[in-house]
Amino acid sequence: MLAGRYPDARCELTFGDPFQLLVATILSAQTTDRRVNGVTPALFARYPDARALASADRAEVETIIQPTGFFRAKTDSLLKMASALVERFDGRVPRRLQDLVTLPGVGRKTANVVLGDAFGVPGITVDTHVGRLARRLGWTGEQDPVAVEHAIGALFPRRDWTHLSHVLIFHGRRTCHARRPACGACPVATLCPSYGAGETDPDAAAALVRTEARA
DNA sequence: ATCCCGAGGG
DNA sequence: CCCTCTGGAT
Repeated sequence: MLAGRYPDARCELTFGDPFQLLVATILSAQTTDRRVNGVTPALFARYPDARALASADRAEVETIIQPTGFFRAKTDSLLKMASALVERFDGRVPRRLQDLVTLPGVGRKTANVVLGDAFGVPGITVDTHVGRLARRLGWTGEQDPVAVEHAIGALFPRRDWTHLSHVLIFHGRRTCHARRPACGACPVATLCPSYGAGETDPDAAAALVRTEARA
């Protein structure tokens, strides 16, 4: 199984229920799971559910989540999100994508992660990494993330989607970087039309040229 | 220096 | 479509 090569390619957020995963996922933007896991125990000890977080002390939340970066924006999102949960969903995390994305601070990416990891709904998430990965692997069709999600999903059995999604994101982040993809460490390099000269991401290609020119 | 397992706002 | 928000990693 593909996963064998990627022991870390799974959700590494620690959470006890859907609400906590939702919070942890919002916190995880532009940070490592390790850092998120460092602040969530203190956060959940003070604010274990939506009702508690909805009336939280803003300054205290900022202090707790400060190490995760973007802490003012994230605190804003968290408090508004919690209020929305209380007011519109009886304090519970909705199970439908169209409901999740109406929550402040929750976009398609976060909603997908919650659906997959908290509720076990199979799905592929195409973020910036996976979009780039798809392009490099030869995808020239519709670039809209949802279209790419469907295209990838059509290639694999539904029961593998959630795990596969983590694998793809992880691979895009750790190996198929935007600027200097580590093709030597890539298990599918021989299948990849972009291997060697074949860079299909214009931005990454330009940067790659720059990087090589310097070396 | 540059980018990130984003989202909201102009 | 562009910008900003933060701190860290590489």
